[in-house]
Amino acid sequence: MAASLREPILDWYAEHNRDLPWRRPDATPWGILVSEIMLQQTPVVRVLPIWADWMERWPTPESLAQEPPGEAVRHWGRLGYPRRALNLHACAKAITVDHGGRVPSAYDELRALPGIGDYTAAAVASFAYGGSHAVLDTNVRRVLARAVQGEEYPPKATTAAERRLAESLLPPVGAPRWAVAVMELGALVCTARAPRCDDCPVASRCAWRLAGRPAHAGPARVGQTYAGTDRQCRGRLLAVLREAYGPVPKEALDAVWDDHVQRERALDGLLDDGLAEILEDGTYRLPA
DNA sequence: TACCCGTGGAG
DNA sequence: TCTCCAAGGGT
Repeated sequence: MAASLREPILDWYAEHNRDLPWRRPDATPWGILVSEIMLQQTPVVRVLPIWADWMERWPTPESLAQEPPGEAVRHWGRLGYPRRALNLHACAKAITVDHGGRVPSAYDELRALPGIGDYTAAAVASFAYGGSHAVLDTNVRRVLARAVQGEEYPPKATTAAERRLAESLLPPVGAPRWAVAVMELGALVCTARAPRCDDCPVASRCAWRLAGRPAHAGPARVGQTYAGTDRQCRGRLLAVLREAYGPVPKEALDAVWDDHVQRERALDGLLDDGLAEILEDGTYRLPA
């Protein structure tokens, strides 16, 4: 019965899919890999300009691998989670050295690259190479939770049951298109906040809607505060390094965050993560 | 497992 | 204004 979701969702996708550059026929596996890392926890509209800049600047893994990692961080801009820029740089090096400059097509080889987890490995294997994998991102999990399980939201962490369900829904052919279609439905119609069931191709058979769209049971999902956190402090400090072409004195970092203890902790964290370097003269810069 | 890791737009 | 959360991963 869950299989009857396929046709209406595929038909809906054929008509409503967005024309995104990494979905075009001329997109390379490298471009697709870059897009998937950038899209982790990050909206499409914010990725678009950064992805275009990266592809022009570094069209191949080799071209990025030749750069110092700090350049990847600099051109990451304000996308957020800048460790992803370091991960992409490390991916570029590993692909260049260990895979002959070609993005691997096997799930296990992708999964072994830095910053590539279950979702991203499945996405790249599917979208770049036509592989058949359960692609479980937040959109897919939400759509399946609602349409099949009758729940407003999926569990906090991906469960074995969710994986089994997704695998059972894999079509014999065309798994990549099925994956991107469900993701798109979740992104455009079956959204987290205000789902547009009137526009949904499977509204008539959605278990959650048929049950009257019951509110999420169980504990409220923990919200993430941001103002005043170490994360905000790290962001401020790194922005100084990104925007200064060259080493900056400690005073320039001290100026952007008042709390001395927190500032030192955040700076140590950036150094530990390889997002910043301290030179012998006590100045700081992006990693060379 | 639960927590950490950025940023900014929508409601 | 403030809360939520967006194609997750690492530890």
